[in-house]
Amino acid sequence: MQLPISNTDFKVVRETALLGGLSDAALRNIISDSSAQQYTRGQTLFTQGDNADAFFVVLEGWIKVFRLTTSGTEAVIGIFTRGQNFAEAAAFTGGVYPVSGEAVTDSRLLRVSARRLFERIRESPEIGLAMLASTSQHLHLLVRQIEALKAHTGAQRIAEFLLELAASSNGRCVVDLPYDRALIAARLGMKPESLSRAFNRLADFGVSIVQRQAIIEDVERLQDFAERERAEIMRGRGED
Amino acid sequence: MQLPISNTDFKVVRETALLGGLSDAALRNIISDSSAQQYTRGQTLFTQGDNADAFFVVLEGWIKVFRLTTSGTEAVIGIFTRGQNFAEAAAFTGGVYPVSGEAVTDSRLLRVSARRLFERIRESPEIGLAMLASTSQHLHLLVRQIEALKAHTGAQRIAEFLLELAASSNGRCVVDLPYDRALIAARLGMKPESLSRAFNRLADFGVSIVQRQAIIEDVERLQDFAERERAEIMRGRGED
DNA sequence: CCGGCAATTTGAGTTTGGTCAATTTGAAGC
DNA sequence: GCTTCAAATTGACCAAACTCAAATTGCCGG
Repeated sequence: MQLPISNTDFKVVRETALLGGLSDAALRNIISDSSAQQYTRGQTLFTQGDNADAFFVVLEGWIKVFRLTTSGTEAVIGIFTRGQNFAEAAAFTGGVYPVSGEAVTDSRLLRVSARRLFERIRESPEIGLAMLASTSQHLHLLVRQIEALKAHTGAQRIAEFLLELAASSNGRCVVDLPYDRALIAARLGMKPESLSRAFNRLADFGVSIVQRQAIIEDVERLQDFAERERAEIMRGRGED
Repeated sequence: MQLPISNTDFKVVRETALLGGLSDAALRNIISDSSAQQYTRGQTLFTQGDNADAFFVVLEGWIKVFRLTTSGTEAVIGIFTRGQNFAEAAAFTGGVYPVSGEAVTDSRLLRVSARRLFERIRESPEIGLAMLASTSQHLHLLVRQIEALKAHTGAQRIAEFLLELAASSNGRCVVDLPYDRALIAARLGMKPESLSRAFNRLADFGVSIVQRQAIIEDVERLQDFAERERAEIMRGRGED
């Protein structure tokens, strides 16, 4: 189902790393034959191995991108929401999508054919730079994820996740969990059971979870825990 | 210590994803004020947080890039060798290097100031495309690494590592370990002790390790093990 | 060949986190 | 309010992987 682009949508597009810095004329040309598409929860945007011919901007809702292993296991690579673009690197370099994309909630996305943007790169080097800036951001997020997987325990990774959602850098803070627990677990590289258990352990650091909210009593305290050396935690000194 | 660029070096530069597809004239202009630099084992190329002003091409040797966590732990993100470029994304988008770079062996690298390449992007869109292609490759490698960390056991990750080094896709194959065991372990997200132990377990899949070589008796058999579902391995059916 | 030292392996114990299954919770629909 | 069902939590058990330390191996230089 395709919907026209409203002014509200246009403003969201203006928030993206990829398209936000372009001139009005350039932007309107690039999205001139794009339109907002509705996806219901669970619907597939593209599948790993498909020809990569478009990238996406999230207007509303949540999208997960994941690798499907040979054995059929899903490894979540990233989760995107409103104001974020993704899949542009694969779309511009051609070939296939290295991941699959799926709507986690009912969503609305702008699907942008890469051909139009690709053609304009010849006349407008700023587009190449915008592409690189956006891809560089994604790269940085992946680097941070690898760091967390390699250097931190599951509970620490959850702490980092909550801290990123916290609006304040100190004091008490209430945070809304943006998507369901199974997906949070998958995003952080653990199973839902382990997520539940680690939530309980975070009580020792002033965190309580009530339905879709996390209450952090002392943001700095949680930050200290998140930044602790893993070895220190594993030899039983991780708790107050 | 700076050395001039030989014809041999020039050929190596021609192998890189970033510079390999450029015209001769463009390439010579870009590296006109670059020269090969010698780094001794353990020497730092750049430190996380430094201003990102150059990218690198490995002419000889091995380089690791890694994140330094707040607590001082090192998380290896990637390892590069001859014919590979790295750090270009950070260099072109400005800001700081998100990782540190260090020579793992005595090495020779071409250090390329990003300014020269940056200037030429205005006249030559192919440079923007080359940058994107190169960065996209790095993105893909990171995605694969996250997949392996989330969906596979340590022994499987080692199997994948060996299979990537194998020259043949079936039968018996002898593989040289390209760098020391501690670094292999760090690259694969485990400790050296665990690497040793997993090597022993891989004997059940026809792999033997002798000094700096791995002997794979049956590449396909090892491939089967690597691709198995993690849950299957963890419930004790991972062995023949 | 010998000695020194760094890298690696092995041993022992602990913790993290997975698998499997049962129970509980919460949301949605009637 | 009740029922249904999916999501989440909890329990029990097990193994992967970590920490720490000791033993072994291999490389390099004299």
